[in-house]
Amino acid sequence: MSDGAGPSAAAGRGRRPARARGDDRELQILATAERLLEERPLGAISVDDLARGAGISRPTFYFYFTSKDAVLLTLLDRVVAEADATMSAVFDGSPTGPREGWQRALAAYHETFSGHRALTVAWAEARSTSAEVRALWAEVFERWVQRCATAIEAERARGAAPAGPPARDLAIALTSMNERVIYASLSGDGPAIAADDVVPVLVRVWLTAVYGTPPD
Amino acid sequence: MSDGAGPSAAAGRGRRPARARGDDRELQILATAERLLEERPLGAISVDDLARGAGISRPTFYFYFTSKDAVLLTLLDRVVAEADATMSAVFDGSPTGPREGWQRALAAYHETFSGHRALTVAWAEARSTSAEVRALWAEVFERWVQRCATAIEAERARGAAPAGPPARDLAIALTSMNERVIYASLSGDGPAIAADDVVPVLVRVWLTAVYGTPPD
DNA sequence: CGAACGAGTCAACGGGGTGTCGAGTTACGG
DNA sequence: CCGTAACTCGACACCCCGTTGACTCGTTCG
Repeated sequence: MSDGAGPSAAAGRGRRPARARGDDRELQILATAERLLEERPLGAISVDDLARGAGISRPTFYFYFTSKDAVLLTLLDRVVAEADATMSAVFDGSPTGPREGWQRALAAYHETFSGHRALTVAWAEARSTSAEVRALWAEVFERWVQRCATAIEAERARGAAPAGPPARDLAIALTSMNERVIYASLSGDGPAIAADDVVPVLVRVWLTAVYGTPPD
Repeated sequence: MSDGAGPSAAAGRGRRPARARGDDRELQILATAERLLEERPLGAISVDDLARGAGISRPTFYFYFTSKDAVLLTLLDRVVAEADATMSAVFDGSPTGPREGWQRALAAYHETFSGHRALTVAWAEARSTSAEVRALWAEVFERWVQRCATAIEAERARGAAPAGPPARDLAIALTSMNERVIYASLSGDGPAIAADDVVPVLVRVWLTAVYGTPPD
């Protein structure tokens, strides 16, 4: 389904069949979106803003993307790919002990999204209005849940973790916590954990939830 | 600040100074909003829909509320008041053991929002677009966090819970989990925990996070 | 009783956003 | 040098928002 690897390799999101010199334009639109998102929320950015930012008129924008959401979706594809890559690297890395594995995974998760603050906040906003954004996130979320559930089951089978609720349910709850906590710390509204304390706190909750006893 | 007790006691949200026979209209608008939210998302409901549903024209709507968000805010005030009341009742109730206390609090929290599914989902959507909704939620969230943090500190002081991250940070993380998990189970998109399993799973995570060892 | 006042009502307007259509304008391969 | 496909935009139709100004009541009070 998703193969968003190279810059504009995610064909199908835009409208144009294939190659042309106007790839520049496409990139300019994406860059403009990223730039504008740094200064105002998604809802305050119009298609016209994106078009003018890229030096084209509004109708021309529609030649490259079907809507404002499509632009965001393309941007998100990149971050998702990055997050998946980082996560895979972590899961494959040498497990110097199971507990440290969780720590590294959470830190990677946190770092990926912190590195794209504006985009993360925009994505959350768009989730309310775009079914496609919802679907993309559901897909990503599901992948993480499955990975975590598998890991939890492995720890239980190995005797390292006690029995408890279905591993999948636990994974959903904990991943949900990650999502909300990190979003809050990035968005700035409402009570949030200080950026530097996010990972330690999350690690603590994950470890106790999975293994029972608090870490040494 | 907030005193939303009776039906339209939350004065200040609407525009009209005070009483008049047109209180009917105001209630009709609120009822229409609640009804329409059962069938479509907030974003798909226009001011005109609300006005027509209440038997008035669009301009007249503005005589009663300053915006669509104001209607939602009034609706939310009720639920918040209900949630606070339920929560207070739980915290004051006879503590048949600390662990059962948490269980009851989480069940109450869950029940309150499940009882207003459409509204809960709409509120989450509005949070992206309305600063007032964000502020209201931040206020409510903060209240819960403080209660929980206090309870955690009490358990630690009593020697029943081990040391760990700052109680406030722990409370934020766990309350965030509640919010996201319950929202997911109500909204229907993305992976979610089955409605009946939500409370048990949350209880488990809370207990291990606070006390370390899993429950008997 | 009949002015006067305030609650309640809405047609009409101005402004901003969206998405589309059709008529251009390049630019390059034959 | 010509056709075809990439690319561009003026103009249109539509939807929604929030406001204005005038109009209709009912009540109250001189």
